[in-house]
Amino acid sequence: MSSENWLVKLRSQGYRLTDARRAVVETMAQSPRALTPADVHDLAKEQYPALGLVTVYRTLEKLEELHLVQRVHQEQGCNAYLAHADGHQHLLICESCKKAVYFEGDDLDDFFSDVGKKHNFTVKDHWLQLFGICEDCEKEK
Amino acid sequence: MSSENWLVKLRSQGYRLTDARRAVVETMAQSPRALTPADVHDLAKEQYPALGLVTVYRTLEKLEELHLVQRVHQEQGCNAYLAHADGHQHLLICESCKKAVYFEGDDLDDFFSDVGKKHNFTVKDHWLQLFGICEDCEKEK
DNA sequence: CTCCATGCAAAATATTTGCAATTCA
DNA sequence: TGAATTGCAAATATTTTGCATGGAG
Repeated sequence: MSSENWLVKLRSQGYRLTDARRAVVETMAQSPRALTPADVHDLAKEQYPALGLVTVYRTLEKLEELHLVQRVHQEQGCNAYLAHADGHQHLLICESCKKAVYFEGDDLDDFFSDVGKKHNFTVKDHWLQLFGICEDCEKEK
Repeated sequence: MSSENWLVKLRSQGYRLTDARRAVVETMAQSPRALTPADVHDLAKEQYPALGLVTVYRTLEKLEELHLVQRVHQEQGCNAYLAHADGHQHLLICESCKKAVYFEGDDLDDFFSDVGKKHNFTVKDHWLQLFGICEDCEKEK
């Protein structure tokens, strides 16, 4: 989804479109990897130098609420955000360059339900992430 | 694994056995759910009132290093620790009472490898967690 | 022209570090 | 006894909140 659509969605929720929000949205929409609030601040300031870190926090909060971005959990920390995929998809993350790719995992739902049954749980949700090395980083070695 | 074994393992790594560590170890070893450092502090102080929060942080760090506990990531936060299972197992967590249960997922490794191949990644590791409601909590409703 | 949004400063949290006193081995 | 460990206090790091100003609609 392009950053234009993100802006339309924000507007349709009654949020105003400001230069600060545009800078954060465009930064997030085009990033191939998950970004921390500080990362976003650094990158988006190139486009809108007056941007404050607090506004980054507040904008990410709204984008998460609208499911335009999602929080990504990693060993190094759990405060990085990535553009959200449509539907329920899972993440494959390169441990070297941090590039993130989504993949479908529909095949897994039955397996997860069975695991639940075995332990007398009703499974409501799941969370899956793969970590590895992408082709580009593999070549560089 | 009993807390006695944890103490033996700590000792075998050259760490000293103190009342503070015993209190933290026993608290972690017997907890059915993941605990934050503050949780551990509160619980372990019943056994050893002089316990400082800093010591809890430092002890959890060592226990994680020895793979006796692992960090658990959840919506509410990523700073809770749980006794580690033997081998590579995955977590099933009750969203109501927070009880955590391990399950085997050996069947999944091939699937994960295939996903990686499809995206030209060499998959090194994965994280999987299921969330649901356990039998006991289901009954209470 | 009316609020919503912003950025700053300050507050609230969470975690780590320096250090003198203590205690395990 | 000597080095590891402890708890306190203080330093960092991260995130949130209060508030006066500015800007979108």
